[in-house]
Amino acid sequence: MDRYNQHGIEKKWREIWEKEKLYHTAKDPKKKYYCLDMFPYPSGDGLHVGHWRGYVLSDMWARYQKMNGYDVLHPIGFDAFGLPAENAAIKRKSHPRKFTAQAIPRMREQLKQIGTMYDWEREVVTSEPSYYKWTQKIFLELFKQGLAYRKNALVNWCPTDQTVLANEQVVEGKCERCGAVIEKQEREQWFFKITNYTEELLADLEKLNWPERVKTLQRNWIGKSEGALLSFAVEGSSEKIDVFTTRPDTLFGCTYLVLAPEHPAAEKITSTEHKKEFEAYRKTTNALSEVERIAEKREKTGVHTGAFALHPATKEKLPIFVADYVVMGYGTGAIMAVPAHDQRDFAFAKQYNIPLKTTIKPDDGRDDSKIRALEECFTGKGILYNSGDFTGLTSDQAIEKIGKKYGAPSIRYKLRDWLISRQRYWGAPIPIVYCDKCGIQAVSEKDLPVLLPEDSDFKPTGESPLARHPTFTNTICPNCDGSARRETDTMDTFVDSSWYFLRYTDPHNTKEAFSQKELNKWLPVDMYVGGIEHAILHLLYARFVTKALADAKLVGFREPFTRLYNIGIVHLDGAKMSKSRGNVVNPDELVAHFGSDTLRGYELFLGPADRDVEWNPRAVAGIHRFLERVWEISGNVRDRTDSLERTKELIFEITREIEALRPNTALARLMAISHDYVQTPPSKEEFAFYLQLMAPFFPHLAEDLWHTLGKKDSIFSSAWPQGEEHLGKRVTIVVQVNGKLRATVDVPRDVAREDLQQSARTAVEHHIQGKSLKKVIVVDGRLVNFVVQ
RNA sequence: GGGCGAGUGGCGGAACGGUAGACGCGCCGGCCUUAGGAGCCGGUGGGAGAAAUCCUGUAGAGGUUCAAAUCCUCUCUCGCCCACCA
Repeated sequence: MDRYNQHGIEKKWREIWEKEKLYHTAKDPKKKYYCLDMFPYPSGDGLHVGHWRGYVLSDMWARYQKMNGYDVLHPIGFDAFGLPAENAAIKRKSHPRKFTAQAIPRMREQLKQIGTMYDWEREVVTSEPSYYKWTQKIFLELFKQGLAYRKNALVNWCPTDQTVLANEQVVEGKCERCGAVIEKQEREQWFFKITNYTEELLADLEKLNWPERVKTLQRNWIGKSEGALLSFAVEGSSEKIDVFTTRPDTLFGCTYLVLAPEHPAAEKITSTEHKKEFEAYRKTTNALSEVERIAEKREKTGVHTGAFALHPATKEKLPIFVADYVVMGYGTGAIMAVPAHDQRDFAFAKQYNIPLKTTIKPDDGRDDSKIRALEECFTGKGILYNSGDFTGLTSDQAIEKIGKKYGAPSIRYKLRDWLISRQRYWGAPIPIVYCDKCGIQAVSEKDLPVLLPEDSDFKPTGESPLARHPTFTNTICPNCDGSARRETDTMDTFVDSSWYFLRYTDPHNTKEAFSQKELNKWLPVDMYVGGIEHAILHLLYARFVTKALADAKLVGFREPFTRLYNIGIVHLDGAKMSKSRGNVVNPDELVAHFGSDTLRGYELFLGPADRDVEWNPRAVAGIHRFLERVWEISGNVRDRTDSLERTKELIFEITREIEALRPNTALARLMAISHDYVQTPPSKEEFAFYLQLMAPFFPHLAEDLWHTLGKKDSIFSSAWPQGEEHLGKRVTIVVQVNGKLRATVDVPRDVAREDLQQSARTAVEHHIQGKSLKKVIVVDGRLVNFVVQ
């Protein structure tokens, strides 16, 4: 037999599969399965072995589902708009479209190299007018529903990328992408009203088969807190100050109030003699970057406004301060400060010598004298004292009662509306026209797409590049036919990716974004595979858009992704593999050396698929040796079948491991039995089963050997075999004495208990001798444990 | 400060509460080869022993159980996420 010529085999089968349209998606699925990958953005550097991991896992899964009789939709596309392409184009003095047109074919080849069963006829590219026409349509749909709106807002400005960013794209006050310190700017921007769906986005997480970790991240991001809104009158003023608190039980410990510097009431209540100081403080705060403002261990600063609030219960005069440790973006931008029971307030009070008042005792008997001694504060719940009518209540009782008596129950969320305007070129133009007479007007659907001009200067300057393009900007009002200006911002690329999975069902539709008919055949997505980095942004936005489209009666479901799987990150030298770090391993070279099947196998063998792993360049050879061995075995198969026992058991185990998404252990079993096959060559029948088990992992090799067995159809058209557990007629029983392993005995599986106990006892007699037998534990098919004294 | 994970050989990692270390890498020994290797065979947690076998071992300390890497309590270490969020 010839040597294993993996390259020849792989090339041959890819051509045949393509020619015979093996992966062509069924027109009318009887049993549908939608297996989705998070689509990549076209990159000049192509894929590295870290990218491979997710694609290989989903492909293994898709092939397994296909063999289980499902009609599988397994599509791919490119998230082609956005900063990566634009920045790459600037760097190469090219144009984003040109850059994209070069990068996509190369990545397509790389993806094909993996040997995936994608249906390439359904490929979508978000930067194509035939795609973004519908992104614009979806924008208009949200606009029609009042879910897209324009407002003047303090926004996150990235000075390097020269664009506004969504809150979600700002990490520790820095740009998620380039790391530049974010500035706050006041700008008129487009937002999507994701906050209309806050409660539903939170509640529906319960229904999803997603990793708990991702659900928790989304819950935290939505950030629901329940508390009370308490109102404080300002002495000698008609102003009222509302504060939000989750701990109304500490109301009687409140000794001052704090407003955020940007709070609208701050200016009004500040007394004349404090005006100067206040203005100066506000100016300094404004000048601080977000990073500086939230820097750890920064001393608390603030100024007195000269005004006083009245305690709603005791009518005590409480000084009102302005301090930047209170932020305008959360709650009401004002707090009741309780220095005895809140760390931040405590730090501030210490700094400015404000007295504290303890009102809660820990109910665990701890001494709270320290609190009084100004050494620390008590932030837990306990028993109230010094709290008027509420003295003696527990915190939990008081939270409800005080909240009701002096205010109203209130729920606050951290989730903000989604800012979608970008002052960049490479994105879908926002289909809006401004008319002096008619105001904000939606572009008529017949005029979609609003084409992105190809000849625009796209260098970022802070203003939208499209604003410098007169033939784009000047247009006609769809309402009055008078002259008007186009919106010149483009949409955040997360808008493109918030609906792409719908387009795959009907990618060539020129009449609609997707037809209900095609959509209903496939959605929702049964399995979505991708990295944890999209746990918040992409997944939350896609869920929101789905819900908005459901309310527009355009889709018939409210959650897009029934099941989510997070592929672990591949590290090299302890750090996440990335081109910018320079620690990438190029799959092309490995494929050239070992073939795709070897690399596929190794990607899945690295470790548990959902855990981060360190790439070990040398270990790839182990998989290659294994495939060589399987090739050798195929030359030695016997005609006669003695018994299918070991094979049936193997089928059972591999099926179980695949179902549990444990490809690493499935592969370990496949390898282990290959050693048996070297000793005892398998029969044709056995080996055919074995190849079916190999097929989801090693499609090329499995298909090739399948045909050398004389099979006519593709192995992927064959039905996944049925396994059985516990077929072996003999079984190894563990014999313990006092829980310690002392021997093993080999007995028939259906051995009588007395006989088993007898042979077990014989095996460990010398450990029992001279001791009294207290008890015998027998676990069928597993062990016998003699308890002696 | 809060939340969520995770600690098992030289390394990646296996183990429905029931033979700890499957499988792979590496290493050691041998084989094939003119030679080389990313080829083949065997061995490989630590300790004692010629061997049978015994002792010991899953971050640490307790506990539950006939039996604990696995369940419970505390401690330590590492990782990730969130965070002046009231």
